[in-house]
Amino acid sequence: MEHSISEVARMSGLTPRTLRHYDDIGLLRPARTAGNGYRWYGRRELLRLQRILFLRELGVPLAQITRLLAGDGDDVAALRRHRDDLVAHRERLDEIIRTLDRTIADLSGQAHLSEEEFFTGLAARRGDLRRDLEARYGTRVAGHFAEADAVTGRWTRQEHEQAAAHGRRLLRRLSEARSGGLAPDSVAVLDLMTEHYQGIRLLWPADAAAYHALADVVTGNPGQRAMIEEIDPLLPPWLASAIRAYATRRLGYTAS
Amino acid sequence: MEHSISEVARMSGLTPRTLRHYDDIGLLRPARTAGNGYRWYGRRELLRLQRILFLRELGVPLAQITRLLAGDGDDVAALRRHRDDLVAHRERLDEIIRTLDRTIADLSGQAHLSEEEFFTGLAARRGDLRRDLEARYGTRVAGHFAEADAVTGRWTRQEHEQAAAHGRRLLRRLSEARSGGLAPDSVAVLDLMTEHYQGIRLLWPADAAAYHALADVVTGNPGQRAMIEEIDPLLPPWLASAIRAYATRRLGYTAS
DNA sequence: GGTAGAAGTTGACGTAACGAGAAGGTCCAG
DNA sequence: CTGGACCTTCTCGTTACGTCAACTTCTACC
Repeated sequence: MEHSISEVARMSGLTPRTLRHYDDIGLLRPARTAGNGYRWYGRRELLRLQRILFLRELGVPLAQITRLLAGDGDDVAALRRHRDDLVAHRERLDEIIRTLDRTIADLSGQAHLSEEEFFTGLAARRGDLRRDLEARYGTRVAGHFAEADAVTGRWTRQEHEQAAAHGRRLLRRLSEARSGGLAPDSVAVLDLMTEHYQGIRLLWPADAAAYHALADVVTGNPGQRAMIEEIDPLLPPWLASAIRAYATRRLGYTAS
Repeated sequence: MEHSISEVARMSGLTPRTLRHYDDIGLLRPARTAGNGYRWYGRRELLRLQRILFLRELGVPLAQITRLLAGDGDDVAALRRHRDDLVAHRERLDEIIRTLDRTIADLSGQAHLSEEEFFTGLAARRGDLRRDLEARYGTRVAGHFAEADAVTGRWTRQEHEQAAAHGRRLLRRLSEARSGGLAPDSVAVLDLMTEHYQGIRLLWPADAAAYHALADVVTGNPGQRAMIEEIDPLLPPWLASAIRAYATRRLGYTAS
């Protein structure tokens, strides 16, 4: 009752290559190896293979299966850890799928049309925003702005639009977090704010203080506020809190 | 406003190695490469990197990101396909997690205690089962049995117990499928029955006809029936249907 | 101008779990 | 004795980098 490698392959649905691999890594050794190198498997090996396949179906790594079948350590604890990993993975997947859904909806709607309006609106609001920032925080900010202008001035229209669309999508995700009841200083929101900060810094080399100051702009500057309210009327004050929380918690900002 | 590789790394949270990798595969080329080989990135590249990171977070493969950012083909359709893949993956994960939960519960309960009872019970029922099968299907089956005995007779007690536990877990999963309203000839159940058939064949080289015959044993043999009813009182007839469905649909059995 | 240290470069190998294919030995039937 | 089926052991490729190793370059300091 010995079986050749391809017999076992047919019975199990694996390929001979896979069985050789399992031999190589010590997961499933043949009952004996003949003088000509041929592998011969007995039923004991088939029984072991059955358990291997069961665990493999569950997504347990082969190395882990080797250990589990060797019977050392706490099987149940190992499976429980594996389960927890999978659950965490599943939750991440959920989050990703939600984000994808929003992104797809955003891209497939009339997004492309309104993109231009948004862009022109942004350009018009820009001078206004600059004067406001200078009045609030002095000319140090003006230098920042000049620097940012020097960069964005060389952007193509497409690059502008992409940046704008990216920003709007982020605001939508933040809006969803807000309406979902998340606090502006919760871990999930601060993680999202990382993207916000990175996005800002792309255009403007903001340090902790400058970013913190942006919170006032979001609620105080009419143009900015209107743009954000267009996405979510309740977002500006919540976003301001989130900006302050991020500056304090993640950038080490302290009021001076 | 040029940034060195490690500056970009710090700003983005990636490592220099990763950025070099992105250069290698053409995902993110530096704005220029100096005569000494140093990579220098401008803001245009940071903007691109931001979009890369967004898509990467969504689990989009790097090659796909390259294509998406190149703007060839239908972005939305690509993202939708990706989403569908993820949803399918999530469903598989759910299934796996459910199976893991059952397995863990099974292993961590008093499973180990009852294992022995089950084993001894199994051994006692074995002779009876054999006589029944011979009466029903003649001595061809007896040969099969002798062969199986020759194998299992050499098993260790531990191997017996493992096989028994494995079988019981499978019956539990089948029971859950049944109580969940799945039909014995549904695809999901037939997939589960693959495991059943493989398990049977491990002990007994059953062809399509022999496996089909097993359906009668499951309901007709008192010992077998009692064992299965212990797990789920309604399981025997449903299991018999599933066995017949599997023999017919997947093994090509035809009544002769 | 020499030197230490930080930061840059290009390989090369390792990861998980095999698939694909090359080059060659073995077995069995006609 | 020969063709075809089956077996073997390599080796490379896959994904997205981490981790050395060996070497060059830049920068600061004495």
